Amino acid sequence: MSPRTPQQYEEIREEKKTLIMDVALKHFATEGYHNTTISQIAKHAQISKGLMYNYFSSKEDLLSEIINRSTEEISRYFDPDRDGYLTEEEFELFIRKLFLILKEKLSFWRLFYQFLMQKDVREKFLHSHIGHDDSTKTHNTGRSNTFLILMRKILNDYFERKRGKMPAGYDPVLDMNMFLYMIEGFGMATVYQDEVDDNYYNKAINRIIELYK
Amino acid sequence: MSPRTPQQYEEIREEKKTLIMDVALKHFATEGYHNTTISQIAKHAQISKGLMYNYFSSKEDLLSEIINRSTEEISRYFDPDRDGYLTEEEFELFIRKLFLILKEKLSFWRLFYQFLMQKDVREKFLHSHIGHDDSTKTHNTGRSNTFLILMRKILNDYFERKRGKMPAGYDPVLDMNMFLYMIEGFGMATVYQDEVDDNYYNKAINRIIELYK
Amino acid sequence: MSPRTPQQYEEIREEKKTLIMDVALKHFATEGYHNTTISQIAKHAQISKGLMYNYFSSKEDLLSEIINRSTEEISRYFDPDRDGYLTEEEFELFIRKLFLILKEKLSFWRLFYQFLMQKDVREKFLHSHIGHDDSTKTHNTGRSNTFLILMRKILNDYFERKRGKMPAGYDPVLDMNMFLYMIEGFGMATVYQDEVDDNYYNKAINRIIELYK
Amino acid sequence: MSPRTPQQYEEIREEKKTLIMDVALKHFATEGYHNTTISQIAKHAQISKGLMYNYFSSKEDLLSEIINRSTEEISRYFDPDRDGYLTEEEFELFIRKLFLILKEKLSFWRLFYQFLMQKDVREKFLHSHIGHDDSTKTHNTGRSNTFLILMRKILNDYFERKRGKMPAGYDPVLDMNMFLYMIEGFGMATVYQDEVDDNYYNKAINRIIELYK
DNA sequence: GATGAATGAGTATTCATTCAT
DNA sequence: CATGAATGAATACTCATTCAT
Repeated sequence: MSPRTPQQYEEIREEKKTLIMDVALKHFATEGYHNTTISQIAKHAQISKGLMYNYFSSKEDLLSEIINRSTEEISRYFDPDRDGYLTEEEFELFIRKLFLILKEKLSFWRLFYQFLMQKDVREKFLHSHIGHDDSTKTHNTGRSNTFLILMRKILNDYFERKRGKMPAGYDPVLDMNMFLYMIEGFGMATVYQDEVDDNYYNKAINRIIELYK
Repeated sequence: MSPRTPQQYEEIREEKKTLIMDVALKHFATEGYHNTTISQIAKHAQISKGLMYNYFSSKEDLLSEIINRSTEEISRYFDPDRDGYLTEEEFELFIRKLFLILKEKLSFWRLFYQFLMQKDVREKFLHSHIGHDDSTKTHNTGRSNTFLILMRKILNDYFERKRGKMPAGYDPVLDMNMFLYMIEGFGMATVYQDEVDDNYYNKAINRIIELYK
Repeated sequence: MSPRTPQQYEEIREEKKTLIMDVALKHFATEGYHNTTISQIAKHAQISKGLMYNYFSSKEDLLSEIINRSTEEISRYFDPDRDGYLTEEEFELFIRKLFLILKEKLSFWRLFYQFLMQKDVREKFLHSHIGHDDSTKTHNTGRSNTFLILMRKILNDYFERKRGKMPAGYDPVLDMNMFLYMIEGFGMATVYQDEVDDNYYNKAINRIIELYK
Repeated sequence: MSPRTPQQYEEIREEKKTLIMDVALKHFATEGYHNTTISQIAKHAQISKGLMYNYFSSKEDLLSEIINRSTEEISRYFDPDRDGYLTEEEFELFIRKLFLILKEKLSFWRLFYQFLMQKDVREKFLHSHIGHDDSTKTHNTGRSNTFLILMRKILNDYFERKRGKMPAGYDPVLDMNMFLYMIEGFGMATVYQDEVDDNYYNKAINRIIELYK
């Protein structure tokens, strides 16, 4: 009889929002952003079309929020202690987790690859902020950084540090890029297969570590 | 003004068709398939919308024909003498040409990567026939073969033959896949950059040859 | 904390209702009826949308009540003693008050002029009853009378009485209409100006009195 | 068999455009802009909804074009020789034509009064240009002028010139404004009546001329 | 009484496709 | 062959209204 408490409302909102984003991501990833209609999302989330707009101001806003949430989650994998420094152990750990990360966020990565090629949407990804605004302990320079740029920066440092152990003429930037090509190719292959063979991919992972750790 | 011969007509037809496909591909690649309208294509090809439908039965048909034509062209680069056998020289040549191929068919590759992630459209690519239907000289086994499958088959043979020169424990399939990951990653990176640095990419090419020839 | 008496409840109800109507009128007048949403009104009145429907059965009902309340208030200015008779002094007083009335009820008049041109809504204005339904002391003839019709009737009498003082050929109906045109034009001008110059409008008022008293 | 000539197409376009604008104006005027749907307009113009957008980029654009067309037409009545100078004869002629103008463009004037009260739309009216860009014979100062502003300027001159014939203390600006109030009131009354009595309005017209010529 | 999540009918707009000329 | 006016189904989005709590 008495109205719901603000906490109850907040809970409902959070749950529904997550539900919508999950359903939408799945559709965006498999059918493509433009091929997915709000009606489809609403139907599969078992809500009305109108409700969508109670939580997201537009289809594009929905996409933005999905991207932001996902990049945030993923950046946590990559630099867990958020110090912007990658040790050899963290590097290996990251590669080993890679397959898991890809499988777990399969839909997101499909979306990611899809959009990488489309100029307008690519911007959204590259400018999705990571890190919390209230964070006071990061090594961030203060200006807003982004997922991909941060990742590249950290790797740059990592490969630069490898130089000492390598023969003269070692080109850290080239090596990093070869590594990134392989990672991206591996990611793409993993992500666009309908079924994945864990055993095989572990062999590939080991090989990547062998080559680039 | 003598009336045109049937051959001339056919030629004009073919030219117009090519023009439309070129314009369409450019738009599909830069703005995306769904963001490109038939009106845009018609306007930029300087023909009427109606005429478009004289050459292609639908927008999707237009896309299909573009994909078919492009995969055909590309498969010629890869296996120029169409004997399904890749020598070491051909392998190196292909890698060296890769960058060129990517730059030359930039629009196509952007489209390719865009669609790779979308289930329904991926089918189109994977099942796009190579060779002409009236061709009696291809190595096709009778069942329809495809660009990507053929490429994989030929590479498979190639890496298998490398086994002799490699230490025991060499895994040709793994090696081929690592190579493919790198190629795909390299391709993606090349294709989605707005501006490309020839010098840099040549270094990368050399490194790939060094690693996988 | 003794429980509130029924009278207190009624008072609170009445206050809320007035608050909602005030907020709504302001929005209707400035943004237009159709551009104003129930959500906006609720937010600015600091109540929930649901509560709105506790006081008014629909958006249209809200509008109706606003119109009724306003015309009632305004008719009180025009015929303060409600005897349906306009003396020369009352006439001048009304004109002199006119500017004040317009400024005070600016929002209402803007709404009024907005709707005057729309057939369906005009009906609402023309048929908005004046006087309370339970009133037994009005001069109403039994059939429902309205603001504008009453005003016209009273003015009719007034101008008719002027005939004695005027030269032969004086046409009271024409004179009344000319007066009404001027009043309506003056009202419109006053109401749709963003800023009003009191001095100027007083000169205009004096001129109107000079011409039509 | 052969396609239509460009002229034929142009003709079709002009006819349809006019048809749509006429139907739309009628609806906007009687039901209001926001109450009129594109579907209604399409249905009454006996065309598909889609075709509307072949001629007008949006509902708002349709409105804009209607306003521009109408103000252009009307400004021709007011200053027929486009010299920005109003003689006594032209003044009387304009007043005499006023009733005709109002009746002929009834729908437009209803729209005009409706929007005068709505801030956002009022802008559209006030900024609708008059005069042709290619005109080299007008007294226009070169910068774009507008219907209402021009009208006021011309009247200002006219009433200023009257000063000579009037007793000392004559206030031309006040007189002009009183005139405008009356005109606007007269216009409004004429326009919002469902049926108009020609005889009566002629009497009113004569009176206005008597008072303000 | 009071809340705001939820609904769904309605609205402007887009665009592949058709077809009379 | 060629044209572009015309169609209509589909789509994103809005908002008055309802209702469980």
